[in-house]
Amino acid sequence: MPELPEVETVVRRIRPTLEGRTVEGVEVHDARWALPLSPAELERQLTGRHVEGVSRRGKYILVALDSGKTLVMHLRMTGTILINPDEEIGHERAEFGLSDGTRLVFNDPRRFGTAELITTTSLDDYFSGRLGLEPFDAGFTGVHFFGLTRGRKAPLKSFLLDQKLIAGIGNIYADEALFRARLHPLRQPYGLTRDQAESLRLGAIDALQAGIDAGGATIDDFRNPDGAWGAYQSEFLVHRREGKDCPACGTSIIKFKVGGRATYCCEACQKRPSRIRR
DNA sequence: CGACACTCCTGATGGC
DNA sequence: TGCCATCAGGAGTGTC
Repeated sequence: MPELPEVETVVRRIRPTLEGRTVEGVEVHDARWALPLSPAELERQLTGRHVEGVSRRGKYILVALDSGKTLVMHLRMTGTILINPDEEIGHERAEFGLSDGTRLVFNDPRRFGTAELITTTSLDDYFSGRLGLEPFDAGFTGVHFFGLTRGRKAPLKSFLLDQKLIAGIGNIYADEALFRARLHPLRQPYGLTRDQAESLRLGAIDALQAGIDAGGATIDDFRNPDGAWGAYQSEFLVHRREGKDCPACGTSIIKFKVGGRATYCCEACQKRPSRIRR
């Protein structure tokens, strides 16, 4: 599941491949991928364009073009971007041919991935309603994060997953951040002390950084653009480790659902709240 | 505005 | 062995 570390891994790899090159040919195989544009219209707007920069906001991949527009792509659940894949993978939604002969493929079995063309100067508007600060932003301070928790009663797990509040955390890193902070996923944000909020802020930053350092996590589909797996899944402390020993205390890790999402924690280290206030 | 259910989609998995 | 139900979940939308 691509989250911030996985998307960062993709961006770091495709940046030197794309920046400074020209898109010579584009084929959109899946009309859904290009919506609201038709495949032909998206192909027309990309073909011949020079790539000025590749970056990331939250889990979105941004490819800035010399036309004044930016291709904004999202991998959602199962999307991958592959550079010169050795073989056909079977779920190619779009492919790009670059001026140096490189072939870039957007592969996505479940077809949740998207691409949009946004006017570069209006990107801030585009994201302002969708994304909060991300944990690596300079403004993501203890004061800022504690402020986010005030008045919020949805479970901490759901709070961390809300991209409008914090950009980049998904199901894996939410579980990992909560364990690092020793906070139960069902705790409510408004009930955290300043110290607890700070532990959670640092836990999120540390978990995301560890994910980036490991080249992301591969659970089902994620590959880096060279087709290699990430390594972070082997470093998970609690996520997807139901029945296994807590790395801190040895208690068996449990699994349950929070807001419809599979959630893993150690209830010895992460004390379940005794009461939930509405 | 916050909280939450629902929707999109398809491959993997488990039970019988 | 085959079939069917269930699960996986990021983000947008709709409802109360």
